[in-house]
Amino acid sequence: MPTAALPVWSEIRGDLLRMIHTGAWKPGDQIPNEVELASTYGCTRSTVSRALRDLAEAGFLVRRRKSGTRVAANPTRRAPLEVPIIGDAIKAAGHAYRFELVERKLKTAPVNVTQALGMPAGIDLLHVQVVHRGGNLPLQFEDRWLNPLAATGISQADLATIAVDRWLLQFAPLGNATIAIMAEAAGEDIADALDLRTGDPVLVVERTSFRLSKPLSFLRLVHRPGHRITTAI
Amino acid sequence: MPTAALPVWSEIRGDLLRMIHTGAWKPGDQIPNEVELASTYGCTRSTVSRALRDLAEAGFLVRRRKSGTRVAANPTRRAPLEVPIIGDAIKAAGHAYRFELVERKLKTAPVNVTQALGMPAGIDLLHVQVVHRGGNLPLQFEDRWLNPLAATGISQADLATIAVDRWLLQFAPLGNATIAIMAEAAGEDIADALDLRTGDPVLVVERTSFRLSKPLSFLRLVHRPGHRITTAI
DNA sequence: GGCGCCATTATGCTTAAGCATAATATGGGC
DNA sequence: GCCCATATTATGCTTAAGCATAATGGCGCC
Repeated sequence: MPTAALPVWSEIRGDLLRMIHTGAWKPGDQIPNEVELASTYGCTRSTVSRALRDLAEAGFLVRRRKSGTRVAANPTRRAPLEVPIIGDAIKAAGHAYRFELVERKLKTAPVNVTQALGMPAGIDLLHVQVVHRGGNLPLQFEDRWLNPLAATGISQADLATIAVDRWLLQFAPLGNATIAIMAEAAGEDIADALDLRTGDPVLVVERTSFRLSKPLSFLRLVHRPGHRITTAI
Repeated sequence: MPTAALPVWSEIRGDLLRMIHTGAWKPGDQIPNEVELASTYGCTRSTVSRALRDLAEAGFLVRRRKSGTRVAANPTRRAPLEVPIIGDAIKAAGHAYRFELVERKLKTAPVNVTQALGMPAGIDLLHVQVVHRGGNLPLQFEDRWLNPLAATGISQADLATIAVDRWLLQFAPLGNATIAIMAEAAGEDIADALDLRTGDPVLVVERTSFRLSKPLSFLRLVHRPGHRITTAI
């Protein structure tokens, strides 16, 4: 059986990618322009363009008007880093999911939080802490500061019933966000919440998110040792 | 001054995205089809289609032939995770870059490595260890197992002069790879190499890469405490 | 020689039109 | 009522053609 008939642009993309991988075209090299490629592949410029655009978006090519298309000098590959709903992820891994609301209180936010969100120091934000469990083992500690003005309706939400992240997804789909991943030693509070020893290495994901250009939430997700964030490129 | 004139498809994309962010269109909702949207925006179907395709690729929309386009039920956002050349990253951060080749030797690879690469146990691979320094501080410990058959020419390369990652980029641009990020406690060897205390939390990135469908390299990058991997969505 | 303007060039965007394909809806036969 | 063939429908792909725009390179003016 022949392989399934892929669209032409996709075939071309594969072909061009092969030129890069085999080293026929090296990083920095200029490649033929759209018109030439169109004639070699016997299709229109649009179709070639689609393939080139795709490869450029994937980081393999760099395109500039007038000067043409070249193989990326330092192909900074971009791996898709998923931002899942924690409950779904735990269930997908085959564990029973349960979460405990530890805190839910309007409090003066610490400076690092207001700074990250670009808000005035000393402002009151909704502080939410949740422990997410998979099969009774505490897997993730969620520590979140929410701007009630951007997440309208959060005051009425019953966060002991619906997980905050799911609520946010439903009622305030997130816009922009910056993400940082780091390793830290568990402090006493984290060790307590995740049932660890102080000093154990934990993987921390910090996310500062905005919605409709307004600061929405500052979030720290602390994962128990052994947790891996995985992706593929 | 009016805002810079964006292309029509991009304006439409922004407009549709606003519908999602403001909650006018909720997760799961069906949105108007291409022809309707084209008539409301006063442009052709192709242009609308471009905007919709973009939003679908970004994970906001789900499109299916015949049944139409709907807002993604669980918008698993994808953040671009960059895979930089370490030397460039250190220089970009404003530090003097220096690296030391610690080991470079053909050795029997451990089981976890051969397994990850899908190679027979007990095979010999090129083991390379490098310490990357920024302003004299050891920032990253690189521990790599290379398949000489996929990285032809590596035996001749002077890895004390050119960093392995840069060499690979030049002579064997990487194809597919899987990536895992985790937190670990520094063992004695790591503590030694990075000038830390045993047990200090380190951020580890593991990358298994293939080239032209052949196993290429298994890599562990160990970062000193305080290192953050950042991205934005 | 140096500077600024203009022509050139490759990519980028848009329209128009048609065929292809996947998936659903429908209707006829049993 | 159920099942299968067929019609319908929305997305997906491709062509063809033209204008728009960003950069570059060269020409001419000073």
